[in-house]
Amino acid sequence: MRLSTKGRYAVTAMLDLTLQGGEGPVTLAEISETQGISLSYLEQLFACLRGKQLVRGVRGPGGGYYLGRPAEEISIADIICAVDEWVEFTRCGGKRDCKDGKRCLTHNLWDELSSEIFNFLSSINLAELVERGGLKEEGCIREKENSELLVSESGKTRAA
Amino acid sequence: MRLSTKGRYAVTAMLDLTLQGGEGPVTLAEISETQGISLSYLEQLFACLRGKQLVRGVRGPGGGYYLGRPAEEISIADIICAVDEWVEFTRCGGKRDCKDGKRCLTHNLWDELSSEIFNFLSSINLAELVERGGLKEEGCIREKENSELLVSESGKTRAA
DNA sequence: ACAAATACCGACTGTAATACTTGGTTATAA
DNA sequence: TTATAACCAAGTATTACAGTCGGTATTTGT
Repeated sequence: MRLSTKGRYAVTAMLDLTLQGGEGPVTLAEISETQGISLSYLEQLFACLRGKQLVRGVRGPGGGYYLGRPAEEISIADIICAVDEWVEFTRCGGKRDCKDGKRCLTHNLWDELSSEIFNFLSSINLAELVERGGLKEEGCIREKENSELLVSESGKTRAA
Repeated sequence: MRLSTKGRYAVTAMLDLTLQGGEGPVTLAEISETQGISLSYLEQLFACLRGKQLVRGVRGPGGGYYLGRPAEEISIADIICAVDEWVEFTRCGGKRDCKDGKRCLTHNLWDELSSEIFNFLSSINLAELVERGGLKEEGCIREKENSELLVSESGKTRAA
């Protein structure tokens, strides 16, 4: 198991997607701006997430991303595993019969701990996490800007 | 919270120390050999652990390391925090009153998750982990080589 | 007094991952 | 047919990881 800032970025982005979702797709540009994560980096992360069916992309204007399945069915472990690939680090190859019993001992212990962490993260899903925050109805959800493509004066895109 | 191979090394080493401890100090050279971690790297990790009072070093021949306090009082979180320093990554500085309510939302959610992971790891101590492995009495504990300094033919040190 | 063992310490290094950039190509809605 | 957005591949700067090297400080046994 591995839990780095990369996984954190992914979880944060998925959390944002969960909050903003429901009324049409969410663009990476929005997430990028809100969460302060570079757009291209988000694209890379979402390529991983899409590979694991955790998100579904819609191309073209008005496009963006949806969650790949209901928020209740996406665990934190799912997200982290998708981007922060699992590092199997035992030197004895994970098999029980390595000569040196002492070496395997701590390996087994670590593996047990690792499993516990994994199970824990598997037990938390996006919906729960959002629910627990209890901030869903306080205007924290971004206003959908009028989806008409007349964002000529918003300044975020090149002048049209 | 961060959970990388560095933290894993530290936990593994502390686990080893817990198992071998009780009858005198354990040298880093032993841990290095048993766990396959470079000696100098262990020294760096133990410098961190010592700074947080998790271990106590004894110099000179026959020296080594003891746990800084009973194994029951050392949690996995203690160990990981000592070596894998806590990355505070919120862009709003952790304060609740940042202008943009939306940004803080996911940050708070993440912080909550982070706290949960921390609490979880805090709830597991070294003694429990060793107990759970159930391997304490299976010859997994290293034999203490005769502490006499006559290791002339062991070949591990430069010929004396 | 001396030599060896061990912790302790700081600086350096190769490798890999992270986080980001650049410059595209598709697909789709207006 | 044009702008929007996902999609894609390659490159880059920074950092963390893991380890090396060469030393100093203490303590023990002879």
